[in-house]
Order: sequence, then structure tokens, then C-alpha cells
Amino acid sequence: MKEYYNIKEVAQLLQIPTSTLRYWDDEGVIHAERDGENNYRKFSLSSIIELSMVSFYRNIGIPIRDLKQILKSERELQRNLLDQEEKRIELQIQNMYRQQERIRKQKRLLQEVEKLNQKTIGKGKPAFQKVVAFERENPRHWQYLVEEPERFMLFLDGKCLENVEYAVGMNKEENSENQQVLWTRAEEEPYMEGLLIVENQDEKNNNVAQLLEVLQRKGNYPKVAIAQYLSSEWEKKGIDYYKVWFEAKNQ
Amino acid sequence: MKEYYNIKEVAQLLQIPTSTLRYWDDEGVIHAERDGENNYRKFSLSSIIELSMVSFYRNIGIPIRDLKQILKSERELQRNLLDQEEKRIELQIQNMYRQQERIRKQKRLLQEVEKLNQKTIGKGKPAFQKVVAFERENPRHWQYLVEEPERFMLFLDGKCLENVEYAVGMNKEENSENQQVLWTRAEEEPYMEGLLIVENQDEKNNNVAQLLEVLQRKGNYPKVAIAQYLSSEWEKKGIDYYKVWFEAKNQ
DNA sequence: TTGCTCCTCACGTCACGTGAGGTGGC
DNA sequence: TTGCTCCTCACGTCACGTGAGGTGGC
Repeated sequence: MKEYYNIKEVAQLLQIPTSTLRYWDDEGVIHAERDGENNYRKFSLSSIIELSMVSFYRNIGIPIRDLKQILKSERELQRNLLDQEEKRIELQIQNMYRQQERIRKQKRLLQEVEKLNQKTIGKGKPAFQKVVAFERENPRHWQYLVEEPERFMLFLDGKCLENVEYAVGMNKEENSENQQVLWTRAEEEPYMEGLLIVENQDEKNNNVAQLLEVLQRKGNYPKVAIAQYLSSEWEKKGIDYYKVWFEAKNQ
Repeated sequence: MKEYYNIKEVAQLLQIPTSTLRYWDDEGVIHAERDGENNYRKFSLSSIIELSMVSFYRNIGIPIRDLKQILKSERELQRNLLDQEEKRIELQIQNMYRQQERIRKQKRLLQEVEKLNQKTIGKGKPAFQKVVAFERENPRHWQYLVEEPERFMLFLDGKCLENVEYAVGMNKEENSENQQVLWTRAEEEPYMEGLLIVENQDEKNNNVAQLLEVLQRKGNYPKVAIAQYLSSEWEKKGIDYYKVWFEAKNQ
């Protein structure tokens, strides 16, 4: 009369591994009956409904320890918990959209390295309107590092661009009062762009000399450059790639 | 000249526990330098960028074992991986929206139990147009159990409604050809609804006798009833709650 | 000496996965 | 006997978290 299902059937029907079903049973969040003959677990339709509820709660990330409480708790408490979970998942969804954006950004940055690798050096307009000094104490700057790493920049200064400072790229609408502005984009000035390669995680150890040589052959003697972080490689010694812009005054 | 940050500063700035930073360092996915004096880890800005990349990849769920490969791999491979991850997260987002719906459904079902608990029995229209027998071999019926548990029903038949069969609720637009239709909703007929309580995971062990008594006092002698699964309690012996509808012919 | 921050190393934890060795009915 | 499905139990795994015991500079 009463229909039972063995563990394999249940596993296949609900797409849950048998090891997981046994674990849940051992932990007491589901209650499989046993066949008196051979001690096999047997699942009634009713216990499978219980099971699907546990599966539901596990899917939304509720720990098993909490589940033991939840399944025993009052409906009122259960509803409060579900309200919380609804909000938590809402936040998670928003977070995943941000991760999506981060991934797309990462792809664009990798593509930029590829593109710049093709040509040695060419015309191009800097991506930011202003560059301010990186401030060790400024939490917003650190936030940029994590969420918008392409804002992380190097500011190269001196006759051979041998001074290197950490910086952050900014656009006009963003206020940078009280911040040390290192560089501002001139709208009419032509700029040249290229791939800056930094080796061994030491910003001094870069290919700016080679790039300058190319520029000087074209009659350019820039005294300042800015470089936007693109990506890194870490196989042996770390290599960081930057997109660098030179001011090309004497065109 | 070169600025370094200790582990606590980095942990606070990037909101990552020190234990996690040490673990990543031990596993070799980040590369903290060491202070020669006291062996403290020290992080350069460059290594913090590496760190934020690792944090990014961990946030989207890439295992550390894979990270070791990824950080060493070619840009082409990295981009392919990011393409995959983008799609994976897209699916995850869709899945989370489904979970949201599931949570809201669960809340409605718990609310229903609460509502039915207030009144003993009253007028009400069945939620489904048809009820077909639950088919053990039909994967779609199993899918309902997991995704739409409120479709899971009991079909009560006989003079005292003592025969109980597992069933699935259906609406008109859903085709139920080749399926054993147990019950169809009559549009003009009045129905009474109440709370069916099943104890000990045994569908025979229910309160239908008490409900029938109330109905009979009002002059109703239903020979058939259908009940929609709402929720369960598992404290001692399992209790399942159903919303039950009786045909109220002799009103 | 006290407080503070860091270190290593061992062990704990969570939710399973894996695999060995054994059982029971056809 | 062979094949199949189930069982228990121990151990492995992943990504940390925790806590003991020790260090180094103020």
C-alpha cells in the first residue's frame, strides 16, 4: 500500500548524491525509515517532501546546524528567517552583478595588453582627466584598488622618467580637493600610448628606456608620463603590465 | 622609499582575515615579502594588487588549486576562463532568482497554515482545476515535488474519506493526457476549505473525521476531498499540514 | 616587566566524497 | 558463484578558524 523508494532512486529523482543523503540522515535533518530485513534506508513520499525542504534550505546556504533548529521551530520564527534569507539573497544577487562587471572589466584589461603588444607605440588619449597621488591613509583609494584596479596608476617624472610614484586616476566630475594632483590632461595636446612592462614587482625595473628611445627617434622628449595598471603575470618573477601615455609636445 | 604594509593593515584595508592571508601565502597564490629582522610578512602595493586579484577570483568561487594554474597561465587561457565564469555566474544569478521565488512561496504556504488555523472551516475555492494521480515513474511529477511542493496533493475518497491517494494538482492549460484524472473542479459547485493535519507521516492518521463532523452538522456529507500540501513540522513525530477542500453539495 | 604584534604549528570544523570490507537476495 | 545494491566506518579534502607557545621592539 504505502510506497517506498530506495536511496538510489531518491538520489536520481532529486539529483542529490547518495553520500549527501546518508550524511543528512546521520545528522538527523531527514528521517529515512529502515527496512527491517536488510537495514536498507527506505523513503516514503512524505519523507521525500521533508528531504526536498532540506535540499531547498541547503541550496540557499543554510548550515545544517541551523536546519536542526529551523525544522523544529515555530512557524513565526521560520517566517522571520525566510524574510532574512530573502534579503540576504537579494544582496547576493546584487553582489553577483558586481562580480559580473568585474569579470568584464578584467577581460577588457587583458584585451588591452594584447592590443598594445601588437603595436610598439602610437597615438592615444589618456583614460583619465587627472592623476592624484596614492594616499596610504585614504580608504577610498584602497577601495579603488579592489573594485576598480584600472584606476591604479604610476606617475613617471624626471628627465629619464626615473622617478616613479603610485597614483590614482580621476575624472573631472570626481572631486579631488585636498588631494595632491600630479597631472592633468591637456585637451589639445597629442599623446602617445604604449605598453609599460614592470618586472620583479619593482617599478624602477621597467622598459621605459626602450619606449623613450622610440619616441626620441620621432623627435619627442617627454618629461612626464602616466601609466594605467592592466594586469599581471606571476610565473617566475612577477610582471606587471601598464598602459602608458607620454606627452608628445614636439611633434 | 618603497612602502610596505603589515598583515593587519592589509587585512583591515581589504577586509580579509589575517588567517586567510596567511593561508593564501602558504599556498603560494600570493607572495608576501618578509622583513629580514623579525620575519614579519610585508606587503608592497604591487603584491596587494596581486592579492586583490586573488580575492576577486575567490569571491567568484574559483578554487585555490585552479588559481595556481590561472595566475601562471597565458592571457588567452585566462580570458577563456573568464568567459566561462561569466556564463556560470549568469546561471547562478538566474538560480538565485528561482530561490527567491521558492522562498516567497514558502512564506505564503506558512501563512496559509496560520490563516487556516484561525477558522475551523469555511467557504473556499480549490486552487487547482484538476487533480491527477501521482505517477511514480513520471519525472515531471518529481520535479513538481521539489520546485512546486504546493502541487503535491492528497485525494480522499470513500464514505468516511478513508482512502487516501497521492496526487498532483493541475490547471486547465496544462495537458494531462494519458494521466489518471482523479478529480475535476466544478465551477458552479460551492466548496468548503479547512486545515488537514496528518500525523506521524501516515496519511491515514489525520483529522478528517473531526472536519467531517463539523460539515455534517451543517448538512454536508461529502464523499470526496482534495488536500494541498502546505508545510511540515518535525519536532517529535512528523506533522504535515494540508489545505483541504470538500465538495459541499447539500448546502 | 608589560603590551603589542607578529610568527609557526597543530588541531578543529564544515559538508560532504571516497574507498575498504561486509551483507543479502536473485 | 556472480553481480548488484545497499550498509558502516574510517579517512581524505577544502579553505580556512582557533589557540597555544614563542619572538622582538618599545
